[in-house]
Amino acid sequence: MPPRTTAASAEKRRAILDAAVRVFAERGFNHCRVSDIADEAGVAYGLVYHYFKSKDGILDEVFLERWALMLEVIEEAAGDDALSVRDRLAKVATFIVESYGRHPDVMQVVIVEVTRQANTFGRKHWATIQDAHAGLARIVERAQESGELRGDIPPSFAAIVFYGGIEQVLTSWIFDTAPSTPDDRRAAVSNLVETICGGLDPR
Amino acid sequence: MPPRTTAASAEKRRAILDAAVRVFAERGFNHCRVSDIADEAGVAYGLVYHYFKSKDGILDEVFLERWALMLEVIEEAAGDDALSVRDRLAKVATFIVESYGRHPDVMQVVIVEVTRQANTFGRKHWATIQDAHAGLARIVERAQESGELRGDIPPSFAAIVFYGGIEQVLTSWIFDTAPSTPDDRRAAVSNLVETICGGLDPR
DNA sequence: CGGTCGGTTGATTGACCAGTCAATCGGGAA
DNA sequence: TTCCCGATTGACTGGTCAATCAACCGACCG
Repeated sequence: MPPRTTAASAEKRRAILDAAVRVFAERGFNHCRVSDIADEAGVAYGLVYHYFKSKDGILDEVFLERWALMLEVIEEAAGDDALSVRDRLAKVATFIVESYGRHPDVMQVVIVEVTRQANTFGRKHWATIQDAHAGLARIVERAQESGELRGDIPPSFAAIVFYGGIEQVLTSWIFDTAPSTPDDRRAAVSNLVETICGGLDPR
Repeated sequence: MPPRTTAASAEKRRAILDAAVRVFAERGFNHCRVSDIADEAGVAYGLVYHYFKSKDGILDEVFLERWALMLEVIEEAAGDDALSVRDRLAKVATFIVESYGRHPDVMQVVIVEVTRQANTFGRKHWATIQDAHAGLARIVERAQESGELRGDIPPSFAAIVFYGGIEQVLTSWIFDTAPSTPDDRRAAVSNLVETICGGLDPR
């Protein structure tokens, strides 16, 4: 939430935010200096603090900005009555996986530095993270009510497994330096949905 | 790897290691001081460095000790010819989940401070972490070969989703302060195996 | 042309902490 | 009893960095 600003200063703010994402992705939040961000953005050290409250605040903003988009997609998938459960889940998975394809640095930062940081940022944003689980759980629950899915697995459990599955897949892409290809990403979505819905038992 | 020691000194070493687990679990690896560990163990600061190379080294040892047990269980589950896939997967899941039941601090540290720390310890131990994925993948692969599971989902993918699912369940137990009950744990195992093998589609 | 006020600069401050080290202790061997 | 050596102590060093702040710049207004 910048104070009222000119277009030029808004751009500079954005430049710092983008630079921060690159630096966080490359060095990790804990192992980079604020001066690295300033250097990467090509501005003076102090300017970072003109636009942001603190180093933590920058990461918070990166996370919240991205996570809000995902929550929107989940709501959208849950609300669209024309979709099957598989389509709904595929829509969410596709958004996450394609976010990684288009903005690997942002997604790496969101997952590695926030979502998986149980003691620091993960705890701070736990309620927000849970909003996503809750949204997924609602998708499952409704499908159970309509008979589209079996009713004997708790929806919140299914949601956690589904989300945990995606996160682990992204994590493995992030760790192994080879980037995912578009085909990898499409395959991951359909395999995930097929595993969770269809199960691994023989057809 | 302590140098040759008397029984008494081995005990003291153990006491420091146990104290470290408690401190890491409570404050987080990055937000505790080595002096916290020394205080918790009731020994002088310097003694920690008599028994361990560094603060990092302590965490490494906590992780490796526990992870080795898990790898053993995975090997055991993979090797026991009398077991069905579901039993094999349940055996692994039960071990993990019951480890949490018996040693919540240790498991919290292993997961929160190592396994999920993609930029620091997670990367350092990535190969070891992958050993677990590989073991699970082998279980799936063999079951596919015997026709016990469908063959069109890559085993390594299934393994990652399975492991990611457990980890996310444990994470949610860790974040929400309410401890898991024995019933929660049993239910988690059977729900996980049932979700992954049977799928969420109606029976 | 003087004044104002964001925007911009980077040196400095203050706090934090891992790891070192020289000194001391104490139990068993000679 | 003396000596030796591992065990034990905790003060201290060196380095790191987030955040502050006082000063400077320059565009626009009156």
